[in-house]
Amino acid sequence: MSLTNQSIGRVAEQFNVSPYTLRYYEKIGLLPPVSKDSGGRRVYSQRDIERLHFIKRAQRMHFSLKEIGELISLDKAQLVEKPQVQELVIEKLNDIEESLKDLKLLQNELTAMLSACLSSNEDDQCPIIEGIKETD
Amino acid sequence: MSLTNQSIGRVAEQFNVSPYTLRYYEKIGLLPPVSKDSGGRRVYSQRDIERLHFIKRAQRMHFSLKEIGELISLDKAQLVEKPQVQELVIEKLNDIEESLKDLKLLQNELTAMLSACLSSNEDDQCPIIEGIKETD
DNA sequence: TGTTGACTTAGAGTGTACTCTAAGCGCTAT
DNA sequence: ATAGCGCTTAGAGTACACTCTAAGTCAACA
Repeated sequence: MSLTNQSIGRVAEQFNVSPYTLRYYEKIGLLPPVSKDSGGRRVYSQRDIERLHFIKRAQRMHFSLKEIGELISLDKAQLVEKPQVQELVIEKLNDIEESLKDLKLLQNELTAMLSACLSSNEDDQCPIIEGIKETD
Repeated sequence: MSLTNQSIGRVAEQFNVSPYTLRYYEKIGLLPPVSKDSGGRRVYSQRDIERLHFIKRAQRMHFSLKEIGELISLDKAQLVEKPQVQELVIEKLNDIEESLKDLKLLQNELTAMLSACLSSNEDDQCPIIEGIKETD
């Protein structure tokens, strides 16, 4: 169970980022200004922690920090903005589709080159380099 | 058939990059110093063009400019360095494998969220944002 | 002949996402 | 008490891959 009111160091550890990164997210407005204790130190609320979860999950989904910011403000605007969220996701799905096609092709090519290289005579030229030279 | 001895502008056009980029590749040593005509302008030889093809193909294979530089020097060293080339390619294949797994998962998640959003009532909260909030 | 337009250079600027530095403060452990 | 650690700030630095600026040269075309 996650404790609330944690220091920047603890939160950083929990999310596997550096305190620098947390301050940076705040600086660019991805996190709202985090409240401070009497000594001026950041104290992360449960809400802040949830926001961070959101950021990190969206980041794993290949959204840029800028896009994540957009998602957050669309979330705040709620109901009205569903079409915009959908658009963002559709774009992302198209990117993903393209990347998948791309990577699969590439995987085949590189695998072929690698096995050619592994089974080549010791004193032949490297079929991988030659492969990159010739691949269209 | 590709003409030899082309100006920077023509070459840039042919490779869909800017002249800036070509000078940049030269500056960082990815292209050897390109020869100049009497007026001091770059004239790209067939060798330069081939090198550029190599760079662009390797780039499409997700090699960074730094890695491409390594591949080129391994190519120059030829026979001896095959294992290093293989290592680079194996690393790249691992990266690709991971990206593929990642992207497929992501594709499923986003697709599910999107159809939930499309079939949701107009006045419900956006299931996509909610989905990102809750997805582990 | 004059004016485009493509080229030259060195060096600065861009965007993304951090990452670090310097100077300083305040709690805790020895 | 004093050393050390984690925190604070503003602002600078990093890596990648370009991208542009300013000031100037040169060849071709009207």
